Amino acid sequence: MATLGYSRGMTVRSDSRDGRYHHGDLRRALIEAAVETVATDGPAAVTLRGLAARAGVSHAAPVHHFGDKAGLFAAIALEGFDMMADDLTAVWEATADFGEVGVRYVHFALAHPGHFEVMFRPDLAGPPGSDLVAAKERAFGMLTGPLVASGLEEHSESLRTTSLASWSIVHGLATLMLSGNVPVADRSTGDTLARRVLGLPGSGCPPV
Amino acid sequence: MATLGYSRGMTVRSDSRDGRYHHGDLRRALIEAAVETVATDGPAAVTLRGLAARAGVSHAAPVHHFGDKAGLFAAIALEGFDMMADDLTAVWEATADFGEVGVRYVHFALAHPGHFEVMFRPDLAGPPGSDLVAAKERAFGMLTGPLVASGLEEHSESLRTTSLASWSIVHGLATLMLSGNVPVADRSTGDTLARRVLGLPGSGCPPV
DNA sequence: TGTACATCAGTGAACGCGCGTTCACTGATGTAC
DNA sequence: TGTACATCAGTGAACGCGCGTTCACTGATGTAC
Repeated sequence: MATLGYSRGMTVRSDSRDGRYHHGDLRRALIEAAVETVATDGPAAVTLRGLAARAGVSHAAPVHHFGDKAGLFAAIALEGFDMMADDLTAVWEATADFGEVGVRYVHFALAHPGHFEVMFRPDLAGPPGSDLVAAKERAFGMLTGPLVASGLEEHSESLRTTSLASWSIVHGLATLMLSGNVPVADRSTGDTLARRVLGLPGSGCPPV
Repeated sequence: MATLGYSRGMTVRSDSRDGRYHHGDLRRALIEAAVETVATDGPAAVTLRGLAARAGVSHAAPVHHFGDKAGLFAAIALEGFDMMADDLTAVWEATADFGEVGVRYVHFALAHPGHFEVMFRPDLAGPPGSDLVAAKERAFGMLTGPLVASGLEEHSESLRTTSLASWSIVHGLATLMLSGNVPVADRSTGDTLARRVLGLPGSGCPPV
């Protein structure tokens, strides 16, 4: 369901605009600049003027694409949840292993730190639109659906609890890594650590 | 070890200054205003001028106590880690139950959301001082020490993994609650949910 | 194939605002004698 | 008990800065005929 076409390869040309009046894909360039800024310096460091400068465009140009700053963050959150939903779904369909879905959750956070931060800072964007709500449900559904498939009764207390526990542990681990509280050298280190923390494979206890 | 005397009751007088030249306890008033602002509107909403106005004091006064904005956040982080260390230690000493330490971690986050956010946003304060490092170690030690006491070998791989898993699940749960992604009506609801998620009492699996 | 025109994307000057920080200052407090 | 003086806490005016947003505009693109 990659209807958004958010892949990075989509950017048509480089940052240098060669004096051309039209940018080519300014919207994409602005989102990517914003996501990088969030990842390195946090959301507070994002300014429309700064992004415009990075894209080599006048400082009023971003308004044309996002209306305002909140609109930009809303676009990033939507893109992020869509990417995450795609990722988790693909892993589940390929492995049918709930633990691997958790590992991918952590992996996604490390691979897309800018998106991840914006996704879980609803204060940055305005009130969520129906498309964002749908993308969120699709992503979070991957933290419940597999548990139902593995035998937990739908709408049951134990399903809610198990699902929340799973979400907590992967979200907590991702957050602690991203905030620098748990050092992680590279992404494969992150995967390994996640696998270990989730008890994969074969610890005394089933994966969460 | 309440050497800091951070309890709220310490504030000497109300916010109204009655035209007096000296505030009485401006430092405390500023920290409390900041912590409340972080809790309701996030750290980006904290301005020295705003805090000064809330304390009924000229806008240049805060500089006198904290040097700059980063100094204010550093003070809040230190106070937060000290409070948390005290809390977790007290629970462990009273119950000798590691699960209860986890429940208290979540409880602390909900009870002191402003402190909690600043504590885990090292970018807000400057480079950490030795006092902050010590307070952090004291707090995080409570997520490891009890595991050693319960038989896990010190410096072992399984201690590291178990400790990180415990930290992840409570930190993740706290974060999801604070960000509004997991709704929690009041604090006792939070405690109950934490207890359930941690498998207390008696689930099939031991508390993480 | 050419022309007219509507639409779209980006420009650049201007605005008002709130911010952190500085500075010389003054009022209040406490201590030494 | 009183006086001199050092220290501390807060003042208020001023600064320069970067920000989001607005506005009338212009260049580029694409479509209808």
